[in-house]
Amino acid sequence: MMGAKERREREREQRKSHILDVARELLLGKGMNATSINQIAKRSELSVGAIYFYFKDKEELFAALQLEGLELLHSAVRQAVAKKSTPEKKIRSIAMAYLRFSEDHKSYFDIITYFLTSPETIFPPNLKNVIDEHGNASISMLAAAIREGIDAGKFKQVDPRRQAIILWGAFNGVIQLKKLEKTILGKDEYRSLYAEALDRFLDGLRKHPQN
Amino acid sequence: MMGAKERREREREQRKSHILDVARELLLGKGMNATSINQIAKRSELSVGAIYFYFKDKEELFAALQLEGLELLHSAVRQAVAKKSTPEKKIRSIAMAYLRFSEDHKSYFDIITYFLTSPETIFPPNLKNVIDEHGNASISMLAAAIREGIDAGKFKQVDPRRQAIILWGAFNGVIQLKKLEKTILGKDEYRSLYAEALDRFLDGLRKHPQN
Amino acid sequence: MMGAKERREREREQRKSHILDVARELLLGKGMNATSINQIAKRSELSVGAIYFYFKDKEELFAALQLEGLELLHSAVRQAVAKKSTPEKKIRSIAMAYLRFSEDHKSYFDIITYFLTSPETIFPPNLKNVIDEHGNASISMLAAAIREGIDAGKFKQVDPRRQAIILWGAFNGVIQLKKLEKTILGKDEYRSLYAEALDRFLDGLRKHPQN
Amino acid sequence: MMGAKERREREREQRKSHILDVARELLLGKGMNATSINQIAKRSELSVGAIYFYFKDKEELFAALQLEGLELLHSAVRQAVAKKSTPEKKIRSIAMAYLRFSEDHKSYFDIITYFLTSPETIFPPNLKNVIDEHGNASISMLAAAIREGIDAGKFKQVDPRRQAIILWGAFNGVIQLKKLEKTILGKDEYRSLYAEALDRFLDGLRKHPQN
DNA sequence: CATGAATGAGGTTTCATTCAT
DNA sequence: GATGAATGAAACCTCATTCAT
Repeated sequence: MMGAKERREREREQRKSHILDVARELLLGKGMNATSINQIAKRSELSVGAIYFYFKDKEELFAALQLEGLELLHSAVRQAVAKKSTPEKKIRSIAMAYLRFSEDHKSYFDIITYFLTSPETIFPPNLKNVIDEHGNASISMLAAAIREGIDAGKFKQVDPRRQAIILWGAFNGVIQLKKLEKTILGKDEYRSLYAEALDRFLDGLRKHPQN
Repeated sequence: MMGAKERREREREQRKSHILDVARELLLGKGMNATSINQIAKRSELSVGAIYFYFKDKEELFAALQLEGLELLHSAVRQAVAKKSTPEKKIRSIAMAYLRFSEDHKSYFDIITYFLTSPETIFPPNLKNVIDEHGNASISMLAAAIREGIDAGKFKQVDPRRQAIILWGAFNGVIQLKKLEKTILGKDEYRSLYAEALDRFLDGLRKHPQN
Repeated sequence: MMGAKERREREREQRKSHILDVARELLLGKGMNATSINQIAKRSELSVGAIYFYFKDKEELFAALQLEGLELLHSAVRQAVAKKSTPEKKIRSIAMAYLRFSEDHKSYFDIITYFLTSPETIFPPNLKNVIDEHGNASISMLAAAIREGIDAGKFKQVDPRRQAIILWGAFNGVIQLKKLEKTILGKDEYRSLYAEALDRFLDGLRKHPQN
Repeated sequence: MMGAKERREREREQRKSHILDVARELLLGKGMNATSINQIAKRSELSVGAIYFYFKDKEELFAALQLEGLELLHSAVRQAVAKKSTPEKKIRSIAMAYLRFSEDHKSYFDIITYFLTSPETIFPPNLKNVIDEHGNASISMLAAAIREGIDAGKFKQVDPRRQAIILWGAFNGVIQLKKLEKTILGKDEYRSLYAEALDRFLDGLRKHPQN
C-alpha cells in the first residue's frame, strides 16, 4: 500500500500541533518573550532541533499560533450568526460568541489580543498580511449584520465596516478588564460590563431607541 | 544651614527620574524583556550598581514607570474636566484628553496598556494595589461626570461607575486598533473611529437621542 | 543488453557531480565552516541522507572538490604549454594560464588555496597523498619548462623543480593580494603586480638579462 | 593614595591580554571558525560573559589579535633595517626578519596570513582600515629600501612601492608552502626555497647582475 | 555612594550525523 | 537507494544580579 507517505504527513501534522499546544500554554502563562524554545522543547519532550525542524523560527511558531486562533474564532462567529433572523439578534449573537470564545478558548483569545496589543513583535509583512486577512474575515461578518440593519431602516446611516471595527475594539477593551478582577472589579463583573457595553452600543446604533 | 540634606534628597530624585527617562524610552522601543539593566546603565551613563541602588529590582523600576504614567494621566483628566459645564461636555473632554494623552504621552500610555494586557509581569500585591488606586482616580472623574448627567435627567438610569469603566475599556480597545494602521486601517483612521465610538456611546447613554 | 548497470553508474556520477556543484557554490560563498550539509541538501533538492550516501563525510565531499579543481588546473596548464616553442614562452604561458585559472575558475582556485592555507581541516593521510599528487602534476610541467631553458643555456644552473615550486608559491602569494583591492591596492592592480612579479623572476632566472 | 584606578586599569589590560593569549593559541590550532568563545572562556578560566565584557564581539577579539601581530611585525622589520648600510642588505635583512618572524612568532604570522587569505571574515570597514594601515607600515619600510637602491643606481627603474608589495606577496606565498612539508617538500626545505626566491628576485631587480 | 568586573543560567539557532521507514 | 525526522552538542550572545573595592 502507498499509505506510508500519508501516514508520515499525518504524523507530521500531529507533532506540529503538539508543539503548538505546548507553545500556546507557555505563551499564555508567561508571555512571548519569556517563552523560550528550550522550554517548549523540554515540555514537548522533543529536542530543540526538532522544534526547529517544524518551525523555521520562533516567530513562525508564534505566528502559527495566532493563525490557529483566528481560524477558530472565525468559525465560532460563523456559527453564531447562522441561524439568527434579525440584524440585532445577529449582532448580539456574535458578541456573545466572542465573549464565549474569550472564555472557552481563553488561550487563543489571549494570543490574539497579545499580538494585537504588544508593541514588541511585529511580524514581517507577508506574515502580517495573512494574519490580518484572517482577522478580517470575522469582522466582515459583523459588518454584514450591521449593514443589514441599516438597509432594513433599523440602524442609523453609519459605515458598517467602521462600526464593526469599533465594536470589535470596544469588546476587546472590555474583555481585557478581566485582568482587573480582584482589584477594582468583582469576580466576573466584566461579563456584565460586557453585556452592558453591548446594550449601550446597540442603543446608540438604533434609529428610534425605545428608552 | 541644613540645606545639604535637602540637596542630597533632590539630587537623588533627579537621578532616579533620569534613570526612569532612559528606561521608559527603552521599554517602549523594545518591550520590557528586551530592555536590560545593562542597557539602561549604559544609556544613562551610570554604573549598573547605581541603578540597583535606586531600584531594588528590574520589577520595581518598571512599576515606578507605570505609576508615573498613571499620575500624569490623572492630572490630564483633571484638567480636562475642570472648566467644562455640562456632563456631556465633560465626558467628551475627558475622552479627548485620553486620546491626546495616548498620543502626546504615547510612552506612558503604552506602558499602562502594556502592563494592563500583558500576561507577563504580574506585580506583587502591594505594588498592584498602589497601581490600581492610581488608575481608579481617573475613572472616578469620569464616573462623576456620568452621575451628573443622570442626576440632571439627561442620561439613563445606569450605574455611573460601571459605565465609566466600560467607557474606559472601550476607549482602550479602540486606541489599540492603531496597531492595525497600514493593514486593515488607513493612517490615523483610528482617531475618527475613536470619535465615532464616543458618539455612539453617548447616543446610547442619552435619554432622548436626537437621531 | 546489460546497459542497465552502466546507466546506473552514469546516473550515480551525475548526482555526485550535481552535489559537488552545489557544494562548491556554497563553499565559495560562505566558507567551508558555514556551509552545511543541510544546506547542500536543500539546494540540490536531495535529502540529507542522499548526500551521505554519495559522500561518507563532509570532509570527503570537500576533498572531492579540491581534486576536481586540481585536475582542471592541470589540464589548463597542459594546454598552456602545448603549442609554445621557447622555454620562456612556456613559462609565461603557464603563468598567465594560472592567473586566468584563478579568475575564470575562481571557485576552484579559492578552494585550492583555501585548503593550502587554512590551518583547519587537515585531510587524513591517504586523501592528502592523492591531493598532493594532483598538485604535483602541474608543478612538474613548470619544472620541465625551466629545465629546458637551463639545458638550452638560457637560464642559470638552478634546480628546476625547486624553482618551479618557488614560482608557484610566489604566484599564489601575489594572487592572494587581490583581497587587498580597495584598501591598499587599486582595482585589478594585482594583475599588473602579477605580471611584474613574473618579469622580475624571469629576469632573475636568465643568464644574460638584457636590462 | 589614588592609584586604585590605575591598578584597575592595569589589571584590565592584563586580563585582556590573557584572553588574547588563549584565543591566539586556539585560533592557530584550529582556525577561526573552529575556535569558539566557549572554548576561550574555558581555557582562560573565565565565564563566557567575562569574555564579552572585554570584547564586544568574536570579531573584535580576533581583530585585536591581528593588530597585535602587525605591530609586532612592524617593530621586527624596523629593527632589521636599522643598522644596515646598503639597500640590498636592508632588503635581505627585512626578508630574513620576516622569515624569522614567521617562525618565532608563528602564531602571529599565521593569524596575519589567515585573515589575508581566508575568503570568509571580512572585517567591517573601520576595523579593516586600521588593520591595513598597520600592514602598510611594514611594506613602506621595504619600499624605502628599494627606492634607495634605485636612487643609488643599483636597481632598475621600477616603482618601489609596487615592488615591495610584490616581494611581500611572494614571500607569503613561499612561506605558506611550509604546509607541504612531508608531502612534496622535505623538512625545512621551504627555508632554502625562501632564500632562493629572495636571490632570484634580487637578481631580477639589479641593473647589472653578476651572473 | 558608586563602580564595574564577574558569574551562571539561559536565550536562539545551526549542524553533522544517524536510522527507521 | 532514498527519505526526512530526530538528536545532542555546540555555537554566539545577553542578562539580572552580586560584591569587592
